[in-house]
Amino acid sequence: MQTTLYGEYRKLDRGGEAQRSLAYLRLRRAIQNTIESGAFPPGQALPSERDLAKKLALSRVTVRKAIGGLVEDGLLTQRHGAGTFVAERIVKSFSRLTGFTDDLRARGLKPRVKFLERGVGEVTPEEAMALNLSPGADVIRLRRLRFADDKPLAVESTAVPATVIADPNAVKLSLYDALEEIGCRPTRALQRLRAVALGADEAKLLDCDAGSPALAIERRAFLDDGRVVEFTTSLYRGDAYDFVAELHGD
Amino acid sequence: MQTTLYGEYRKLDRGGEAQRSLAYLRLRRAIQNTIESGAFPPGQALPSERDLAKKLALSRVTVRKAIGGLVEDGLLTQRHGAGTFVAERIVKSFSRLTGFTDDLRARGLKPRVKFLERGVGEVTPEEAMALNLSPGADVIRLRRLRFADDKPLAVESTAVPATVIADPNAVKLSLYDALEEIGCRPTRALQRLRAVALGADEAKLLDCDAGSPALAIERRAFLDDGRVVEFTTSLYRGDAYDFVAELHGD
DNA sequence: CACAATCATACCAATGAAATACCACTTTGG
DNA sequence: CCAAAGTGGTATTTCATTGGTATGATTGTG
Repeated sequence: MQTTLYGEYRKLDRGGEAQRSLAYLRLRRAIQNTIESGAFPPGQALPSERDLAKKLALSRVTVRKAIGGLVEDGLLTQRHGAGTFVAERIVKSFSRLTGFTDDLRARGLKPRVKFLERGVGEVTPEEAMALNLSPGADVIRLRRLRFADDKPLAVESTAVPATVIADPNAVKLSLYDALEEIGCRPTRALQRLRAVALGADEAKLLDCDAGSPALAIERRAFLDDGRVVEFTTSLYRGDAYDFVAELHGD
Repeated sequence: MQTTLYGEYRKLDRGGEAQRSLAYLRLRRAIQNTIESGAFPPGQALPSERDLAKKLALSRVTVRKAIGGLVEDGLLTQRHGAGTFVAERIVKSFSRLTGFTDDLRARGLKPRVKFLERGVGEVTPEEAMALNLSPGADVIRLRRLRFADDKPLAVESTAVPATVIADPNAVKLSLYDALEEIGCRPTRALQRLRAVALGADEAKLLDCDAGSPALAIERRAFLDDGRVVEFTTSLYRGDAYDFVAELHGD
């Protein structure tokens, strides 16, 4: 038996004395239970606020209060004029080479970036190894916090050889746009992906708890001639991001 | 199982008020399902936008919106004046499709497996969706604990249609060996990766703490004709397994 | 009474979708 | 070779429905 939203609400409705609780909290739990039971798959549209209010004999304000909490929690997404939807995880192709910005734009999300650091410096030994540079060479460094629709999704630390891009301020939103402008869009990349626990600092940046799972990705991007143009390490919130990869045999 | 586009759309269509969803999203999903089922081979032309609109009683704008999304995702290609086509697989991925056993052997580690469960049962709704089976069909289920050099690395839950392998005991160590013996080695697979926190049970199996990060991987493996032969969900210890992929642009 | 939750209502802004028309390109057939 | 037919590309208008927001009345409770 599939759980229905209305049934779930009525279940929470009765039991008045022992478990008295505010209407919008009851409704909120009802919606959450229904989603978690799988009756509303991700991407599914909820009934409209007006419908819900009418069917449950509540005012629209109350319904909105219930929905609002779940939107805050990231369980629901609302689109003005369209409706309320069960949130979908963001899916990124692991085998196609796209920058973060292009990727989000393609999904109709609003990418935003906040620069935590932007400067020039000497390569660290690790960067020298990854970028194939001699010790002492210069790189530009970007440390960026990535948002989708104003929710933090990832922290990225990027190093680009100063011989490729000399001015760190040339990178506005998308590194790949900046690279394309100077004819250096990479055509190949190696990625390494693993699961890690977030440290306290990173957790704070990403607005979740320390220790929560995240995807750690290291990427080296190459030009046709084999030069490395980018070395990036990223941390993606585990609860918001999926990667898909298509594999081929033989 | 072959699916038709119109059938697929109507399947998503019914369910009326309980399962409301926007028309262009329904159509989009329908087209995607149809392509992934293998009914439309790469290079195949779709019906024209006007035909689709007429047959499905939608406006052409709506049809275009559905198609547009899939073109953005690279699943379809449109040629002005010619038509809409299922995209050829341009990207030759270097990611090789290998089972866990082959993978570890290649790394010079000693694979070992312990069966936690091995049996036959009816498909769950989730499996039915993933394997493209009808509800009520049988699958064989394997739940395996994977070791490398006697250290636990992953738990894997696998479902294979009983029409492909009827006897669960036919699988000794490697599922892919067993599939190869009967000439059903998959040639393509889709994987989904994300980071999750381990539950108490899984943590115990993998000999680490509850809540520690892990890679959750869902894999659907396909034959040439589009049939799904395997649906596996795995949990890899985050501190012990890396995933490496080579990406290609353009 | 004071206060907060809730209801009722009205209006605004954004989106989905339909209907329609016209353009530009490709394919096809005479 | 050329014209007709069919294809995607684009734009416009119209309408219903949806979420976004503000305001004031009503209810229940301490």
